[in-house]
Amino acid sequence: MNEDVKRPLPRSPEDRLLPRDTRRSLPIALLRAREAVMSRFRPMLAEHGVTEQQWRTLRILYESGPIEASDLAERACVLPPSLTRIIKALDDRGLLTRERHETDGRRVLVEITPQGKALIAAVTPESVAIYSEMEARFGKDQVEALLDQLEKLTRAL
Amino acid sequence: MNEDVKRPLPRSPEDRLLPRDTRRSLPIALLRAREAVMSRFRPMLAEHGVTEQQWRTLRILYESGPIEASDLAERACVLPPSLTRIIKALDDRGLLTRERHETDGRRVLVEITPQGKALIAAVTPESVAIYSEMEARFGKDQVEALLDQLEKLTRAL
DNA sequence: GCGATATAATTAACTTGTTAATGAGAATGA
DNA sequence: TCATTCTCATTAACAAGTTAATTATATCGC
Repeated sequence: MNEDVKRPLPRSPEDRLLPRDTRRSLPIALLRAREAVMSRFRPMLAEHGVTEQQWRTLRILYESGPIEASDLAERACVLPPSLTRIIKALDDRGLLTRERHETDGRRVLVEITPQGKALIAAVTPESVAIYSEMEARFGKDQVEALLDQLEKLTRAL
Repeated sequence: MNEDVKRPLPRSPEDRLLPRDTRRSLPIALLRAREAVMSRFRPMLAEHGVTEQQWRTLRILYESGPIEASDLAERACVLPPSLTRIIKALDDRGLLTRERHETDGRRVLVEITPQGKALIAAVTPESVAIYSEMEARFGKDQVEALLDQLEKLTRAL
């Protein structure tokens, strides 16, 4: 009867019947933060004719050297079907090469071309500028701390 | 000549010509973390026949009451074209209602239906369980701290 | 009131995300 | 050897992300 008096917090974590407040939801918070960050980069990338995912793919390719498609997908955070399409699009533009593995016919080896490197060289200064401006706003140490926390979370799950 | 000795870090932030290491990139780290989190929720949502975005939309609708489409898009982190499609899909399933604003014919008012609330009631226990398990793995206080940092970053940009 | 401008939602066109199914090649075991 | 099984990439089908254009309605200025 006076149950309410004894439990002034009707939505404690253990007996909640309602969903978590969307303002304190990890998936939504991560989405918002990502959108806040990417909205700075997207217009610039668009001017260079690459999507966000294509840019990720090229960067991984650039820093890894020749790499198998499955590894590339993993590192670029792109699903295999998407990567197939992205590779095709970038190959058509001459930004990468795609060839079969010598001994294992199932695998595909991908490598960035000089044109691909040139695109990276063209985009990088603007990208670095945007990143620096973000670090200035949010605090460089804050960014580093956040990166550490995100990495920890990713590994914990 | 001995410039190298005085600057042992060839890629300091100020004079970098190469892109940031993708392992320390905020956009990619946010993406990875989000994927790590969502991979836990997606299969469960799929069993209930809703996508991640539809679930976000319904939750906002549930906690906001009748709301204009533009506000809904903002709060659910969904772009207007996507929201149009989502509203149509959920309307077809009777999970929400969609009607024109009384005085402003441009606006659209959306409201959750009892069936929509029933779906929320059905999904919520599983959702809460998954969230709790994540908090247990990562640490509840760590989650809270991360949420705070993400919110700060979002507002700072 | 009327034309110009602004805003909300939608549509269009394309890329990507997502899951399931398919195809092709490799590895395994009888 | 050959059938089974497994793995990697691709295709298929549909939902959603993204930008630009379009439509419909409001608002503003004259």
